[in-house]
Amino acid sequence: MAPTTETLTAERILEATEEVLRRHGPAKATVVDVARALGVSHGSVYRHFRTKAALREAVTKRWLDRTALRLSAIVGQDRAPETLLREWLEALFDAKRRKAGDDPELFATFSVLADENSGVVDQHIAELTAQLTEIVRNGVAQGAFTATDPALAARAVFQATGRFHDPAYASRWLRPHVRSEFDAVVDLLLRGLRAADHPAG
Amino acid sequence: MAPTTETLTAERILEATEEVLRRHGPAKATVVDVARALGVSHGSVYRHFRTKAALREAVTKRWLDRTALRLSAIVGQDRAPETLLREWLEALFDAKRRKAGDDPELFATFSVLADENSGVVDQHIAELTAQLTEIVRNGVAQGAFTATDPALAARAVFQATGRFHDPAYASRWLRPHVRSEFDAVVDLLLRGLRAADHPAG
DNA sequence: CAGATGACAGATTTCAATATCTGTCATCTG
DNA sequence: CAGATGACAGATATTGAAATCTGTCATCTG
Repeated sequence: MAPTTETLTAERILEATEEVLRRHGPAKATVVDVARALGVSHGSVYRHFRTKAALREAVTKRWLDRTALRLSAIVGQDRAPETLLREWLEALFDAKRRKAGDDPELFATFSVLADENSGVVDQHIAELTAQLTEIVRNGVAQGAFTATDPALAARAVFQATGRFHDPAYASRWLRPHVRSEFDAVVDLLLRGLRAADHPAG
Repeated sequence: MAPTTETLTAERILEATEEVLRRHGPAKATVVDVARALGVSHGSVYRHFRTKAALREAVTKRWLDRTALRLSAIVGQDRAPETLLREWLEALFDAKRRKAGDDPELFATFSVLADENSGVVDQHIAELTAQLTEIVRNGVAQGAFTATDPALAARAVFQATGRFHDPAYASRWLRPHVRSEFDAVVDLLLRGLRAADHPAG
């Protein structure tokens, strides 16, 4: 499509791949398509990514990292731990839902990887859980939360809210009552995290 | 297969269908197969079930009802509400996991219906949530739980534990740490339900 | 000589012809 | 005449031949 004279870098390949995936979806996007979009032979793409799977993973990683970065901005904010936790979960839900709606094809790629138990997704989840742990830990330090093991509690919160960020549930994110269901779950989890001497909401 | 002289009843058709589904799976089981298994023409099957979908739903309903019935036995037991809730959730997880393992094809049928937003599945979920509500309501009455709206709390508990009973997650039920993840989530939810003046576990 | 190329083998996907299935209904049978 | 049948039309699934794709590598080029 745009046979540039520029050097062929991994970054340029990733951009082109993202575009091809967006247009064709994970099922129909081929390495040949990517090469064509870049005006090179597909052999050149294989010089930068050993397999098609590796390419897919790299694109998804870039995409997921953008979300993780945006969420990390919330973690350090100087606000009540409860507010922080709630807003972080809201931001996560929003981000996933927007991705599913705006980039359905890229989202499908992500879902495929999630099904395949890809390391990229595991790493993404580990990163998100680490951010949650940080919030819980700070909450405990400030006396707002009680948790023997903040990492364990964070993982429990992440799993309990899976319905609102796991791609396996994407088809149910458009139902009318999701929002109130989200609130009910988060309310209950916050009650569970709350310190015994801070019983108010 | 077994051309009986017995009358052709809906019940006999359901039994045969369950067997056919078990053998062939939802993708390959046909109404013709069911009729063949019963030694009748497929037209006769259509006399009892208007469509193939209706037949599938009826089989699944029967299958889900068996689980709901077994769980309902736990609801009325005279034990601590916390124990009851935990055991009910454990029984639900066990039941689903066993179904997924022992009857993969029937379970796949169930998953298909869940994806299709079938009324049968909705009804199943409504039944389970009602049972949960009963447990929460009793817990509140006995002063063990605090909940402004027991039905809302029950729904939140059901959704927060979705990872352990929703078929969309079935592929992750065999991982090594599910059990401890289940415990962590349930612990957190129980803390959230607990009455303020019963802070101990 | 670092990096790009394209021919190639084996795997996978596509596509169109064929077969089977779903759901209806006029007809048959006990 | 209640209930079962099987022929039928349209929809869906299967199949196998042809096209395309993945990944490798000997060769080419700046």
